[in-house]
Amino acid sequence: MFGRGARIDAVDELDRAILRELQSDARRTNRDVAAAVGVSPSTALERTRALRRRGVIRGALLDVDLGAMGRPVQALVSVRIRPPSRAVIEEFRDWAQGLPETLGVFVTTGTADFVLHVAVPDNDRLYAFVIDRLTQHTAVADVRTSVVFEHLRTTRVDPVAQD
Amino acid sequence: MFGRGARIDAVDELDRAILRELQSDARRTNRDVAAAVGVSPSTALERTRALRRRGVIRGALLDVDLGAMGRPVQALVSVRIRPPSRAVIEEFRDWAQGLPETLGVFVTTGTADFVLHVAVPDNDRLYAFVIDRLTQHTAVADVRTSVVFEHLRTTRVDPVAQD
DNA sequence: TCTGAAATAGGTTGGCC
DNA sequence: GGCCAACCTATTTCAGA
Repeated sequence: MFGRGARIDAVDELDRAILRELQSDARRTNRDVAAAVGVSPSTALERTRALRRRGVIRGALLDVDLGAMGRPVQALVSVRIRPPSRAVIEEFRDWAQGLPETLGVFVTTGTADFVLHVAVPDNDRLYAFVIDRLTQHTAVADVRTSVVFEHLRTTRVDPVAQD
Repeated sequence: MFGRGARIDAVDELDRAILRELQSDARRTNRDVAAAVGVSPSTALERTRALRRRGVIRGALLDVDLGAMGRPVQALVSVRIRPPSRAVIEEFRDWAQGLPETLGVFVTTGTADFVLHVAVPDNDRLYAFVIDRLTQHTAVADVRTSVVFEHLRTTRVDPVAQD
């Protein structure tokens, strides 16, 4: 192992095919996946479990309709932190991640240290989130808010050959 | 129906509990969910199906490790489009959504018309994506790239009471 | 590795409270 | 609307190629 040009546990064609099927619907039954990729159920099961063991598959996330959940308004909130030291960054990251409005936290380079993806019931709540909640945190130096009209997610991440 | 203060198909306490369980792992078996929320399997099944029918649950997404998929470098790419007319916006949105590097597309207000969330094998590929691929599109007027050091996603979206 | 059949566990339905 | 119990289908295991 560790031979030149080959990573440990490379994802082969069968693995790729299984990942394609499961990405289209993470609840596909093992039988379905096996039939779709053309192997026996036990083979598909063993491959899927190996992908899980190796950490390629981390789990299955529920895709919910944010409108139906009472949070139709989404925004990307860019936040500048001061000072941007590790301790402050990590503390803010965990705090932001725990807010009920937060869908995701990006820790970034560039003009913003963080980009928060949030979903709220209406514009009033968005404004309140930014001017009440965020500015309440002492490390927040600057905030810029962009309303998200539409958010499309890709359900197909192709593995790149790791030679 | 359509009575004052109540939306059609309001999400009740049992629905909320089921959504909480499934958001922790979208592959939880119906039996597990039923036991966790304290109802019989047939009740849990009927509720879950109703949530699906009503569009509250849209599906289950596979959570993959982008590093293991050979795409350890993530970025948020802000794009300004000209002219920002409906036709151009929608054409660019669909084009960007179809690129293999793209994880998600945000259509936004503010200084950028789009924010693209992308994952690539390395910094060279990120640079190539921005200066070769994106600028190839005639509607792209301006691009700003932020590298994403870390991306945390929330796995718990609480429904907000829709009174 | 992959297969196929046998054992186990889960999803599903209908009658009932 | 929710529960129970029987039915049926899928997952999982294991011996063998």
